[in-house]
Amino acid sequence: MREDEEPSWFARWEEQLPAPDELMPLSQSLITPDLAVAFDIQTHGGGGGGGAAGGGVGVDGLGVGGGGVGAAEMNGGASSAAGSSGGGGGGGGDEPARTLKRPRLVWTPQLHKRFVDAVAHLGIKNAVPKTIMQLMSVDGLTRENVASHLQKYRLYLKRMQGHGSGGGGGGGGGAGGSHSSGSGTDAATEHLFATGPVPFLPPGRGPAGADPYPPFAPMAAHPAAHHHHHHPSQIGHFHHPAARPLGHYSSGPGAGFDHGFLSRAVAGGGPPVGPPGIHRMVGAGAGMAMMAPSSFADELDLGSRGGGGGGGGGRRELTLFPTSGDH
DNA sequence: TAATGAATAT
DNA sequence: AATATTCATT
Repeated sequence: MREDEEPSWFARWEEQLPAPDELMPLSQSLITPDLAVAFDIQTHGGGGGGGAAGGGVGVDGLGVGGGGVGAAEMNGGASSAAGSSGGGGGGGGDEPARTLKRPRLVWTPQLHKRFVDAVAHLGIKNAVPKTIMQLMSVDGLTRENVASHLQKYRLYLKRMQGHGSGGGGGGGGGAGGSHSSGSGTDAATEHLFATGPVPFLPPGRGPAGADPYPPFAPMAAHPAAHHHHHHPSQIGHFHHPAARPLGHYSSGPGAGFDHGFLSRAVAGGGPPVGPPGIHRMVGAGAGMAMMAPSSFADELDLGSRGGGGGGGGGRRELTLFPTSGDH
């Protein structure tokens, strides 16, 4: 009717736009964040804004059973899950669950520690992915996971050797767990790796030397150490608190959901609040800062950092950490 | 074959 | 940058 009477109605079209909060509800994901995590899918980041979303995301039940948690870890990792585009609501679907890829493994300091210890005890020569994987006894950890990490670790070692000095405290000192109380381990973390004695420096090490390490693997494949006849198919009975399987799930590609205690990372808009048992850290350290092959002395005591959430954001990573419960 | 290590891809 | 995945050897 009288639309044409206003020649510049389009000049104010913005004013007729709905308020941001009015359409906010639409950006609410169709699924809850934790559900998304459970299925290893990425939620569309809508979250920003006003956000009521959140609410009580309760992912508890993962490990943290009873009070006292308290360990946070920094990591860096991104994620990219395979988005199953598609969609369709109802019907169609092409077997998505079958095509799900496992989330990228996040090597937490704890996991890495397991790794380093295992490698240290095996020696470079015997430290092959399969063996390492078995020694670590982390359920859900695949050989490829270890292989990839091992590759990076080797590069790190090589790099360090090539640089000549550096080897850190080297053989002597040993102990000394200097826990930097408070904070300041952020930047320092980058060099933290340099302060650790590399357990194995090939040249000059006899095969039957004294192991500078506590018995990490009781029945490892040590040719010249303890010889218990055990079949190689059953490596993994740990008596050490720090050396026991982190998760107790039987995971597997095709064996249901394997959200064991392996840390996975998800990207995208995350819940604005941190549910009990989960710490989220932003930004993370870079590099192999955690590649510090120290002894069992240091346990989990990472400095927590308040992430500010405000502004802008960026890629937040959600990391569930295994709460062994023991310590 | 299956495993490993390096290169390559995401 | 950190992991995953592919690829050539063994």
